[in-house]
Amino acid sequence: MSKREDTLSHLLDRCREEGMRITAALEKILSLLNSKEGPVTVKSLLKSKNIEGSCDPATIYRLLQKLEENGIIRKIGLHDRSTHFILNESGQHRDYVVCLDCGDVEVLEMTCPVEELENKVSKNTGFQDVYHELQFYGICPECAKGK
Amino acid sequence: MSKREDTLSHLLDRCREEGMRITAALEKILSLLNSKEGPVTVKSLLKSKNIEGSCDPATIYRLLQKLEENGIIRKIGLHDRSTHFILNESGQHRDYVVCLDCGDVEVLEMTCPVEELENKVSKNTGFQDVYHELQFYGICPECAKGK
DNA sequence: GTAATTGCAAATCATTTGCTTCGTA
DNA sequence: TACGAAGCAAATGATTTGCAATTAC
Repeated sequence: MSKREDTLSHLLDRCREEGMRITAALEKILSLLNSKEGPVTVKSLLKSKNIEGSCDPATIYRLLQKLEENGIIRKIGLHDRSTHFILNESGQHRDYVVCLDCGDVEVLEMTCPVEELENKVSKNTGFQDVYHELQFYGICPECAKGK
Repeated sequence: MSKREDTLSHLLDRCREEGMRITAALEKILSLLNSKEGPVTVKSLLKSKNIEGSCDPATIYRLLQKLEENGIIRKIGLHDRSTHFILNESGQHRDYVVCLDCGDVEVLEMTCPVEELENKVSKNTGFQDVYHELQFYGICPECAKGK
């Protein structure tokens, strides 16, 4: 069994534990999120080959909402018309660079310097269950070239 | 002249430099952004006393777009239905904590540890004009209490 | 005076909801 | 079989756009 398949079945287990039923639409969403390293937009989910035509958008939105409530995926706030989601794997925090021109998202291979600040923020503000999101924005080499 | 008025007239100067005409709607938007420490949602702009009734939403959206293109304001990606904007004052970088329950946004009083990473990211990825956005999310004390 | 900006109405796009039918547990 | 999930259609909300009237420079 490949690493990916393994993760997928583990994700399905987590859904089961949360009382969700395992349906075709759910498997498709998780499989797609699992196949990408970076965040995925709702739009690209809806347009993806496995989903478009076979699942209703309302179904996808409902599933994403439920997955988020159950802590299996996380919404992340990139500047785009369409919301982005990513698997919420503990200890797998990643940061991104986003091209303000074409919207391209790259995953950064670096140690995140902010993790240790979460406790500090929590202590200073009284907020609970604090996590963070860090994004870099700029113009990607392709777009810069095109100018 | 107060600090705030001073900043406002400076903002209007920047707009003039960018070739924008100084209209009532523009002044209202900048004045409101200037009066807040944290980010402002489009919704709250539209609902604000000075604007609602006297300016058309389309006008506000168009101005915000133009202000962003001209680098006078920045869009920031908090998780909410409505987009957030903030004045783009150089050297005035701020980070935030957002309550996932009520949406309350607090400005953090701390030195941001990420600024120095921007150059590194730029070097590693080839992206240009890199800046960053850092947000913390959690449950604010009020909401935690309400549970 | 003239080109940019506004207001209004209509169009678009993302997301949500109601309700009936379907399929997993 | 029963209850959660899916599909479909209609509602909502945010944002965009076309165009004629207005206004800053």
